Amino acid sequence: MKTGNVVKVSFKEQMLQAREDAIIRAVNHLLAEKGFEAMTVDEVAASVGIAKASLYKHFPSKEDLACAAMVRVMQRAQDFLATLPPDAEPLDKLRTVVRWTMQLKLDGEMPSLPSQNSSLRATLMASKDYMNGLLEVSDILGAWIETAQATGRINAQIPAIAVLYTLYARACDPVLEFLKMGGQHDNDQILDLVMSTCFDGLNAR
Amino acid sequence: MKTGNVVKVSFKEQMLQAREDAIIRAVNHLLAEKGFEAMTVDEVAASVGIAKASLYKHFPSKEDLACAAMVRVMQRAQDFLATLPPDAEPLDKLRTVVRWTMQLKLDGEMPSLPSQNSSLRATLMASKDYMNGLLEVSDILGAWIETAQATGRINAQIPAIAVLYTLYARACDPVLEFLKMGGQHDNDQILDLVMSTCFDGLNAR
DNA sequence: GTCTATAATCAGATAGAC
DNA sequence: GTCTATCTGATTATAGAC
Repeated sequence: MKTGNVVKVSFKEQMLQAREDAIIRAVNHLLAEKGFEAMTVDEVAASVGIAKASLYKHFPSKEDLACAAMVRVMQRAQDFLATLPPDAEPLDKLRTVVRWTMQLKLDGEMPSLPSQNSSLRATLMASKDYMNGLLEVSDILGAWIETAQATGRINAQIPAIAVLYTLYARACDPVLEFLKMGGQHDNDQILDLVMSTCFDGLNAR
Repeated sequence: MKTGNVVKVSFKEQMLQAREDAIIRAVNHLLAEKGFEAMTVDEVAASVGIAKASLYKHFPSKEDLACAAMVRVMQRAQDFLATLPPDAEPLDKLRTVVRWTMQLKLDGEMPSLPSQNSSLRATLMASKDYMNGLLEVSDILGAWIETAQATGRINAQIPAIAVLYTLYARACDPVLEFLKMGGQHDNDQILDLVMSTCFDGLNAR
């Protein structure tokens, strides 16, 4: 009976986890597509294929839905950082990460949070999981930035925090969608262009 | 009697114009502060100090309110472009314009439109005034960009349209508010930093 | 044109049966 | 946990008096 019970509970929990994963993936896509304010809980429920009331059994509010999606993004970022060879050049790792985030954005997988919204910000700041993820990612990137500046690869005149913000901002750069809408370039060309303007600047060299 | 009539009508129209200007300024600030979705018509009315129903006598919808604010921004941009010395270096003029737009953003005077919202986008695209303003500004900037590329000041490898988008994107760059929130730098330092990352890039030279 | 009052709608959240 | 049905509040928009 013990084993039976354990297996049953584990299976149930697996189902629960799978359902919540499906919810978070749907939220992720909707956030990427329309942003937090324009996304409705009805849409999320319809997209997952369950009733709205069921959603609220998993997540207590719309803010918590968005927060869960952001926590997942942070987890994905940490996973990606862990795949990078530890002995690679910090600048190369930074470039790889930025390109990866922009690829996510182009693929409609990067949730975009209107940076002004207050209720969502409050939920995010209160989320231990989100803040931990953000801080860990920032620590890793920050260390790479400082090394890259010390070795003369990144302009040391720019405060490291400004470099970090500039890299984060690529994840929500409207230039990506503008160029994509233009239809004149494929995704790789767009990535090359924005990578170039980000690291080399607009000026001729 | 004719003169009296003319003066009276003109005065009325002046009052009307002044009222609408006040409305548009309030909308401008609220759009800059919270964005289109989070801004409510009640807030606009309260901010102007008139009843909500009166607002709707001037503008038929919330979208038209936002559109009027955007038209005003475009007009201000055109006015600013006209103040630049015609014989100055195109690159210098571009830099001056970008700095001006970022200054507006730092001052809470740059309305931020969630680029995804559909109902607002439809209204903007249907607005002759807005589209005209946008096209004229883009034409002027585009000509400067091409000249700057031809004279070797701006990287000619980058399509002019990508340069234009990159410059436009500075007007809603979240790096500005992040650095401002950090409190470590004053406005001029922030402008210098973002100008540098925009034109010189992150790489050391 | 401006106001008060109200309609109409939509979206976040909940009740309660199963 | 999932559902249907409903509540509640906020928000866009309008009616109608002055």
